Amino acid sequence: MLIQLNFKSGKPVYLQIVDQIKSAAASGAIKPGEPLPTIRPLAEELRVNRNTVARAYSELESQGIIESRHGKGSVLAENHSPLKKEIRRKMLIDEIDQAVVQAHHLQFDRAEFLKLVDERFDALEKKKGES
Amino acid sequence: MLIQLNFKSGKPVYLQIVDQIKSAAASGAIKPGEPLPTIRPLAEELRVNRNTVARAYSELESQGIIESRHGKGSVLAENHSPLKKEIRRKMLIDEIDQAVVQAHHLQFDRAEFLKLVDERFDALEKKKGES
Amino acid sequence: MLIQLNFKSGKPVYLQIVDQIKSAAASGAIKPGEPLPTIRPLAEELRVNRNTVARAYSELESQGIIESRHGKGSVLAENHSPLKKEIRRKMLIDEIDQAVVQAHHLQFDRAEFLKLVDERFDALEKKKGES
Amino acid sequence: MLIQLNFKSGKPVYLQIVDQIKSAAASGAIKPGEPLPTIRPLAEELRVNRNTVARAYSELESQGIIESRHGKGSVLAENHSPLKKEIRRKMLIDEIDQAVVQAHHLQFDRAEFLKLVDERFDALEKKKGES
DNA sequence: GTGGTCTAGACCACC
DNA sequence: GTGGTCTAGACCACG
Repeated sequence: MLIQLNFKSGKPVYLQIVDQIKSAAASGAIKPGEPLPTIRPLAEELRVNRNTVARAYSELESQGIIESRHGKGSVLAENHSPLKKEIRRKMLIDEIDQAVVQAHHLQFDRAEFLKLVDERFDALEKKKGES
Repeated sequence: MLIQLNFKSGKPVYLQIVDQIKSAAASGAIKPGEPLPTIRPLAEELRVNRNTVARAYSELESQGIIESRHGKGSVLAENHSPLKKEIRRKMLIDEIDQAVVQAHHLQFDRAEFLKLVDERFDALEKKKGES
Repeated sequence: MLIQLNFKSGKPVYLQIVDQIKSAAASGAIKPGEPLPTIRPLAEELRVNRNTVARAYSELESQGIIESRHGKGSVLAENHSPLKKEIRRKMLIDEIDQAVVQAHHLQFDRAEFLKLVDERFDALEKKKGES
Repeated sequence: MLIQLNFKSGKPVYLQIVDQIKSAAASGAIKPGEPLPTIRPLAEELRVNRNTVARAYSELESQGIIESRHGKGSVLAENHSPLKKEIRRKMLIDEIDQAVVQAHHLQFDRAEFLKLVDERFDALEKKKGES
């Protein structure tokens, strides 16, 4: 469960956690019944307060995405079914559009952009390999 | 000066305004001395409180990016020069990283991602051609 | 709107506020549409953090007892009707029973208890006269 | 040793246990050297986790009110003497104040309050007579 | 000025 | 060890 926070973005940290776990659940990357990281260690890893993660989990539970069991950690809800690829594609396009528009504003062309994307995929895979 | 707000993102509205004006200035899309929209009409167009726009402008002024001239609106600072490419590159990478992580969670691989990026560049260029 | 907090009781402060406002509303001591103290001054008067009062008000709003209007303070809900005396009597008896049982444990007899009650009514009335 | 918990009050459970045992000790209802209920049965009777009772006993021990004897349960501290009336009076006043304030909010006057107190003493004495 | 939100630290109840 | 709650400080959006 790789979670990447951007503290400069201004987007609330707990929402970044919520959105990333929702995405992972939507794609089937996490299976129903599968345990999520417990609150304290995840908070430590992300360098945020325990309550910030707790709030994210509480939000996910109230949306019916995870189930928290006192003293036993949290798991993906048993009745959770992944979203269709078409829907996930739209979720991803929203994110890509933001980056493409930003590239336009900052005057980077398509070729430069694609090169940067390659770089960042390399960086992400390196990071996964380390953990 | 097109500014697009996303009220669902959780990112503070005034910061969205600040960041978009900064990007436009960084790329040279706005020239030094060129006037920015005045607060009241911009607030109306964006459907936010005037104080929220005022706060964004105040932030931009304190960063030395714009200059407010008593009763005459604000202009891009005369001494403003577009940012070096290296800095703009870092700004863009932040945006790309978010999309790449999202792709990871949604289980889209690099090839699919690059294909989507191409599609969105096509869509953006088509849109520009129309306008 | 006299609110009396007991910081030693262990009962959460925000709940003490909620309960006392609910009681005042239940008895008709506050009328529908009548304004409540605004959050900041009340917090200052009670020597608690603003958020503690805000949480009490938020709880009262979610119970439909008060209505908070952004930038305009909070008022008792228009559709609020006071409770019948019989019900209020039961609410008060709950509180009295706790004190009576405590008196029993601490070996105070009825006469001593009644004398103390008189004293405390005097103290309360003196406090109201001062404010 | 009758202990009555109120799970709705918001007051921490372990504190309710501590306070009630302290009151019973303060009044002389328990004598020095007299055994207290052991943790496990008391936890079962009160329907709370053993740790919660253990925490209450640990708090009482650290206050010097009880003594835990390795494997033999706990007893009221040998050197424990009932509290002076002045101190017990203050403890009782805290409880009375809560009821008096509640009466104020519910708009019961002093005469009505005193009448209710009489009623509740009658009810308590009737209950004691029966048992 | 107003109410609302986000993050954090300390404490509670349970396994 | 686990998740949950209460209080607090700083910040946001609105009038």
